[in-house]
Amino acid sequence: MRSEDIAKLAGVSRSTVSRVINNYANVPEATKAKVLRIIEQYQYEPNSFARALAGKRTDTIGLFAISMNERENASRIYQNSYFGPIVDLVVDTANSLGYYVLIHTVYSPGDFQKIKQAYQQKRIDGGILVGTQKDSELVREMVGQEAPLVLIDYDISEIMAERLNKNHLAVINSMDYEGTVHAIEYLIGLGHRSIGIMKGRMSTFSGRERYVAYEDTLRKHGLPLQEEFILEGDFLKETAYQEAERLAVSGIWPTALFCCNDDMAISAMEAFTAHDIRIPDDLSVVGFDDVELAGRMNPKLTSVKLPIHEMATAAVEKVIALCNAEESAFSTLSFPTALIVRESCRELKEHE
Amino acid sequence: MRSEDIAKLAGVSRSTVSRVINNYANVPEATKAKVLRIIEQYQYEPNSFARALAGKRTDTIGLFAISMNERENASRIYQNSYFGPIVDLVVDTANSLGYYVLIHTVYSPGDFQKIKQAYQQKRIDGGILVGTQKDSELVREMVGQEAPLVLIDYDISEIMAERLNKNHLAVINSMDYEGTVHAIEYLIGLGHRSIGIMKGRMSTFSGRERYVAYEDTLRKHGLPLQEEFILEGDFLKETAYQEAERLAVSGIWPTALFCCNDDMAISAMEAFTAHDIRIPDDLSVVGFDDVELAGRMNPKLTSVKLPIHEMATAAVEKVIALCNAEESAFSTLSFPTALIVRESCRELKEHE
DNA sequence: CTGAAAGCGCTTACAG
DNA sequence: CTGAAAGCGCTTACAG
Repeated sequence: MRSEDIAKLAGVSRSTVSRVINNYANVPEATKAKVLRIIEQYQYEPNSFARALAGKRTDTIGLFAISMNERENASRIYQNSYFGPIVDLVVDTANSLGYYVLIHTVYSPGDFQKIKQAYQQKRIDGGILVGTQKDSELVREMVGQEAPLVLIDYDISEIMAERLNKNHLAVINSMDYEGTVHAIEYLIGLGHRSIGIMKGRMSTFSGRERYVAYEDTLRKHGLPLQEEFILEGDFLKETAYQEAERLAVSGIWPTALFCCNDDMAISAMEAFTAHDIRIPDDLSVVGFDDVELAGRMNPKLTSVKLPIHEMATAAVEKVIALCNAEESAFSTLSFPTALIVRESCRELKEHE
Repeated sequence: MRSEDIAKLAGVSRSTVSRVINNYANVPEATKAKVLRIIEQYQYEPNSFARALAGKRTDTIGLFAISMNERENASRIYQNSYFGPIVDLVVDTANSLGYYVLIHTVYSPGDFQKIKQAYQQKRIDGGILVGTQKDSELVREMVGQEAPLVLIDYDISEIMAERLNKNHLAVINSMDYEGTVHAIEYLIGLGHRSIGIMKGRMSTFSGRERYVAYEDTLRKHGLPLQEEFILEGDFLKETAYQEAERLAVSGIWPTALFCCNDDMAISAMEAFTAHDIRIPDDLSVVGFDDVELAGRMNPKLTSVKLPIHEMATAAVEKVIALCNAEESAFSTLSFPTALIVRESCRELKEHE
């Protein structure tokens, strides 16, 4: 069934059929109704490729999850508590707005090609980029393509430094700096003076923000930065486990440990527990993200909640707005975090 | 940059360019190399829509997650521990095989349209259907379309009953019956005689299988089916919580409860704990699926592991084989489950 | 208000 | 081995 067939059946031309499908103004109600009836009756659907080829939208957005460091694992984004929800949320939001979503994960530099191809082959109207390793070069290239693009978790200053037209670009962030300050000051308020950190991946905007906020806050409160309590977790479960174990074995540790994401916090707690370091009695732990597991484990993890729902929703709305040229200015949105206090931190007594 | 441009640059015709892109046999190496060099140099990518329109593959598969009962929630598949991993695994597998994946969730009968459209508009080469409510009518309709289709968790006998050509169809299941028998017999082996069940959604193949296996096994071992210990959890967390709470309040409960998925098992445990019923001291619990949380909670949940990784991978491989017409017979694959014993069940003493 | 025609960028018989 | 041409199914100026 092609538009030609519908045209014949309705006694009009293909042009008219196309006009009613695309809801043009200058079609009389009667003609419109007639055509619509036939379309309905035969359950006709215009071929999306032909439409796209003739210059129409594809009604699909791309979602690209970049996870360069986790190549080895068989199931990869799957292993990460951060991507799963983002993917699901983006799909749900886009679908409910009438868009399909085309997904591709990238684990190696070569996979980047797939992103470019999706744009060049015109498979999508616009795209969303999440994940680590969104290096400037890639972004510059994408921005150069003039296709709608939304970046989640990206350093705005890096973009501002580029001399490009970025009217089809938007950036969505969470207020990680503030969230981290909040968490550290909460620990300080509980009486902690010796606070360590399990760092995230520093190639990431959020990884850097969280670390800098940690340093700033300690400094602001006149607390020392202790090299030996700065662990390199890289946002990864396994790495965090090893780092925590190393600390446990060393025999000395801080009274509190701020972890730059929950995956690492949870792994660290497992490592500590395995070495008979009790949480929160012997060590207080705070995480970041507030994944589902945080509220279900034992002890329940105190964590900074990432506004992941808002971020994913906003990302979808932004690309769509950009695709429809409803918006044409570079925009940036940052959503607030919230400290969710649970059971993994304890108050230090005066003399401790 | 179009194939025409490449042709000019290479000093050949569009036909030849097309032939080298599609790797036709009858192009001399020299010509091929020349064309390839230009393509490489200009980073040319053929327009995917034009190709598809001219009869080529789209190189994308559809993934449709059906979740009709969970309409209300803001973030829906997201809430379900089953879909997330499937989505991620399918995307990962398909991507690594060079396919894009187009995702759409369906929450209402109207959303079904989207699935049909994706096929009719030729957006995908083939598709995978997961989730509940895969009613015969839908399947009949899809099978009628002659497009490659893989069904995950579906009753084969229902398909066999249809008088359709199903050479573009495949079904992927897990051996839930055996898995359930295994779990129930494990409980019986621990000395349990009073075993309840938290049922899944009965509109689902796996929901029915697990329930039937439960009944059969009790019967086989001469144990009574106690109406009051048969709970309707519907595979949903909230429903399961309420049902468990109802049981707790009633004052009498079985010595063991088999839950048809982990989401329900975990919620039930929370409800019991809230009512001072200790797991496993006062009540043993077994789940199904073996989601990540199962091994991380306290006490750790004993559960039947769903071969979700194998299922997702097989589903992708099947659709692709079907798309490439490498396979043309109706096929069905069923993967084994495994009982993962942890801490949520205890042995009953002789006199209990 | 509406139809005939050109065009979107490919692929693939058809000739040669 | 390779080019000219038709065709895939739409949309959209262009005329009228």
